[in-house]
Amino acid sequence: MTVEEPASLADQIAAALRDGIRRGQYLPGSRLPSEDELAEQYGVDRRTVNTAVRALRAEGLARSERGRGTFVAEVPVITRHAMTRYDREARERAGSRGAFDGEIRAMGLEPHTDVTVSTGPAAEDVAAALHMPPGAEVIIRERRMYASGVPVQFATSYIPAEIGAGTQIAEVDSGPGGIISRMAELGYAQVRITETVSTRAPTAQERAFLQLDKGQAVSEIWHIGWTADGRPVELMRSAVPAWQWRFSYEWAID
Amino acid sequence: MTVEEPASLADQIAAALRDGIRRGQYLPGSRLPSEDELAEQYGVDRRTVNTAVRALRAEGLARSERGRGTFVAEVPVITRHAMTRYDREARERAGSRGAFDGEIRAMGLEPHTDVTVSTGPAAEDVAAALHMPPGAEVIIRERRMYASGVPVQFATSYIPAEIGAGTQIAEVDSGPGGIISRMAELGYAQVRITETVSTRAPTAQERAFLQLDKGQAVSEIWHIGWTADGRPVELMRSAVPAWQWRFSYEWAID
DNA sequence: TCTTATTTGTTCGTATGTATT
DNA sequence: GAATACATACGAACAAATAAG
Repeated sequence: MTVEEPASLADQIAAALRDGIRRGQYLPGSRLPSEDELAEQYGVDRRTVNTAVRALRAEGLARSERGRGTFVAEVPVITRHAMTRYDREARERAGSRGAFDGEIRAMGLEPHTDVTVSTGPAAEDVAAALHMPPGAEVIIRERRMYASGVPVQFATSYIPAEIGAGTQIAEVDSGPGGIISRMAELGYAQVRITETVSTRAPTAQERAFLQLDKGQAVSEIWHIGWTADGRPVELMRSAVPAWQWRFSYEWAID
Repeated sequence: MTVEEPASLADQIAAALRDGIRRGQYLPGSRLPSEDELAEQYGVDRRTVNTAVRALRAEGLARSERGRGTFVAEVPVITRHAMTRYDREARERAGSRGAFDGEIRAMGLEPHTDVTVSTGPAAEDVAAALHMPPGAEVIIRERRMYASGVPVQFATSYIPAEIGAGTQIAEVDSGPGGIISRMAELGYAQVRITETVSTRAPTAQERAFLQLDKGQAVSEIWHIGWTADGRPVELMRSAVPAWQWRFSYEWAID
């Protein structure tokens, strides 16, 4: 006995557009009819159509460009396999520069990563995660990742400077196996990983890089690597468009 | 040299309100000034304030009730520890009816769960996840979970009827340790878990139960339990308000 | 119970700005 | 420069839910 919700006009139009996308009437990458056209087609004000389109954008189904039109989203959902990322085998596999590259290539897309490295004092939350005093020096590795030119992930890693300073960890190319292998060579082998996934509104920086529409959320991963003696030696904080990613975990019980 | 983004009026007001909430000017559970009052205070149209408030709601920071006003959100972020949920010890711990209860109580809130059990044919995606033919009979356990009266999770578990029919698995009270323990007793011990976390727009049913505002996203968990011989014997599909939950994982490497 | 005031939800008409073609 | 197309804002109005008398 569900009460038939009298959906607003904007909601009805949003549902119709969603349906058109799902049914293939509007193909990925193609342009939707202009808001004026849709307004006339449905017999409503253009503002009402604009509200409907905004809902689609917040869901990651479409993106709008001023002066050009509104387009059906193209980039498919990316699955991140948390556990297999940290096999040494996967990390060092020839031809793949890391787990991200492999995952993107498996989808038939072309991965690309820009890396910048700097050193600076740790913010409060970063210092706390690394069991360091606030303001302690850390190496900061920022990675901007793309799939076939589309920005899909913004990740920042923090490593205590006392561990990585002067090593390849502080260079843009961290070598085969990445910083995890370098840290292991330095006597800071990671044996345990903790990750938390949460969803929030993006920062201005994230919105700009990920080209997020107003109302689109990001998923944030806090990834911490621990040594055998229980010391956190690496924090990776990553933000991705929430609608675009799926996080996969796997483990044994009992 | 970031260009100073000329934020819209609605964005500026949203930012001011966010700041007021963060700074404690507007306390959790308290009412914000009415849209008319805010409109006058900021010298804008009420529709502009309405747009700003809508953004806060989509972020889970506030909720509005027609005729009453807009209130600052109260329920804090709930952390779900995936691995510890499936220790036998945690499952059977006295006084706690399951991992959810423990997590909610740890936050000083009162957990409550409504369970309904039925049997029916498996939908296509459910059947595929359980390696069954579409339409095969499954036991369907729906759980509606609350924290101090607030709905926070909607979970549906599917178990092949050939495994659970006629056992405590098909009853509302599945006994100590829950259905995982019952399945183990029946020779279907789960030894491996896979989970995926994704974010999407809620279904109408989820929106109604979780009291989600328009624009609010849900996080969806697909949880599958596997036996030693590689058979998927349980699918749990769960939806939660995306802003309200944090998912925690932990594992060893190398 | 009925009425009235309050408060949010939605829409239209109108207008202006900005980016693209 | 003109046409197209999306972004935002104000004014006005009515609907719907709530609260107070």
